[in-house]
Amino acid sequence: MTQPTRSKAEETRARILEGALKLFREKGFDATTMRDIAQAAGMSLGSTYYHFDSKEALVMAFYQESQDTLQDLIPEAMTKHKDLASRVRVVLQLRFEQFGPNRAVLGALFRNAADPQHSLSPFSAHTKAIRDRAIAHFEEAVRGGDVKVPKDLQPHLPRLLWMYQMGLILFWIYDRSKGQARTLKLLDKSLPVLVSALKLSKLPLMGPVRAAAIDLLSTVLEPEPAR
Amino acid sequence: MTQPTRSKAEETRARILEGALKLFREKGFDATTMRDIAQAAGMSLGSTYYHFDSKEALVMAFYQESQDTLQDLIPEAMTKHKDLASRVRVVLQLRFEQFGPNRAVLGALFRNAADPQHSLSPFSAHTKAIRDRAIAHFEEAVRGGDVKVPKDLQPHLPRLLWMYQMGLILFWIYDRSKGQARTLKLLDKSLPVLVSALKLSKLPLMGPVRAAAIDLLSTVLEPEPAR
DNA sequence: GTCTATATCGGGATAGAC
DNA sequence: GTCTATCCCGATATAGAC
Repeated sequence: MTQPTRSKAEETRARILEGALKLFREKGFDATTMRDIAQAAGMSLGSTYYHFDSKEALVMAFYQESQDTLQDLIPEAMTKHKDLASRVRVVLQLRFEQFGPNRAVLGALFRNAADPQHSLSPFSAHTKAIRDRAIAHFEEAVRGGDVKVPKDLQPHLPRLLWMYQMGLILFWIYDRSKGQARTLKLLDKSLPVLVSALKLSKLPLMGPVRAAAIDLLSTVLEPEPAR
Repeated sequence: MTQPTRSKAEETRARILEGALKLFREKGFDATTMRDIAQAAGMSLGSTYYHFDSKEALVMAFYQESQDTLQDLIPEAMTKHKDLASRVRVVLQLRFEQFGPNRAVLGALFRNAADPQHSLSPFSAHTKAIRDRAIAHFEEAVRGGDVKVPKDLQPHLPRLLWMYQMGLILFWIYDRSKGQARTLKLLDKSLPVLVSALKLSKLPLMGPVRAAAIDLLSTVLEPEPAR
């Protein structure tokens, strides 16, 4: 609307991405070739590469777009929930609804999770912007929640919840049960435990235990050295 | 020695694998081509593929071989340790010593961890035999240890420890700190916590907590449906 | 700036002759 | 078991139409 010159390209870009995701869902990530994608979008291979530098750039675009959509949905959803467990649950639920039909695509994203060099890794420097926004959702969930978080734990909690989400997503990608029912079960059982532990951690006697837990956490969450 | 006919092929196989691992260590997994590997082994590309169906089959062979070696080392190491923490630590330590120089190779193994279709995943049906033997090490560590494990927890504990090991390995693959010092730190901090929790779980009041934990565990460890 | 057509290359994998 | 030749595909590059 604002910039018709850009709009044209963005439309093409969207058409390619849409078709590519459809193919990924139908045939899987590996089995879908860039030539397939070009054909589905009704254009040449070269043009496709003009819009997306690589096959993986398509996955990145999906990841990006997902984050944008979620960004818009979260604030309203948050107004409807007060208690911490529900708030965290909403974030997770929206995420899973969105990723739902695209398990194969997510598989491609996580395929490189173990390789921090790889730009497509959800932990890489390249995906940092997206990751930070995702972590921010949990920050908001905690901030507006009804559970008072101990000061020493506060700075770590959003990242911890994000890691928890990543663990669930990994489990979900694996989960071959019908409709990924096991993941739902895991969520239902683990989230209350997490929140309970959080509430218990405030008890006066829990100081040393919490210190040990935080010590462990900060080893795990310690920022990586700059690349 | 025993079967000269088999020995010849196995020798070639070993030569290819050895050269490949050397190249992986030097150049990384992705940067090493099958043509490089063939050349290093002094043979044609096609012949190399006769011995290894794919590049990833080389990783699988390494994984297999590693497990074989460990199998031989564990029993003796176990005789030297009584307390549970030490016994588990020894298993982990031997594993890391073995994987040590081959971080890049292990990265390739875990790269497909998220894809359950993929035979190379350490969780796949294809790697089950190896996985089961690895789990058995922890079973032995627990059995001969000085901590009495509650009956309801007993069947789950070896798998839990194996998962713990997998988590550590994943962390280690990522770990860019010098000499992977952070992983060592994480091991030092998390293992005592794990063992303490185990000891505490026996206290009479801990019944319900333990039940919840086991409920959660069995969701995670539940065997996948047959493929 | 957007797109097509086409050539080329590197690398994983396979076929078939020997 | 080994080789040569070949295929497929991701990726790059380029020349040119509009």
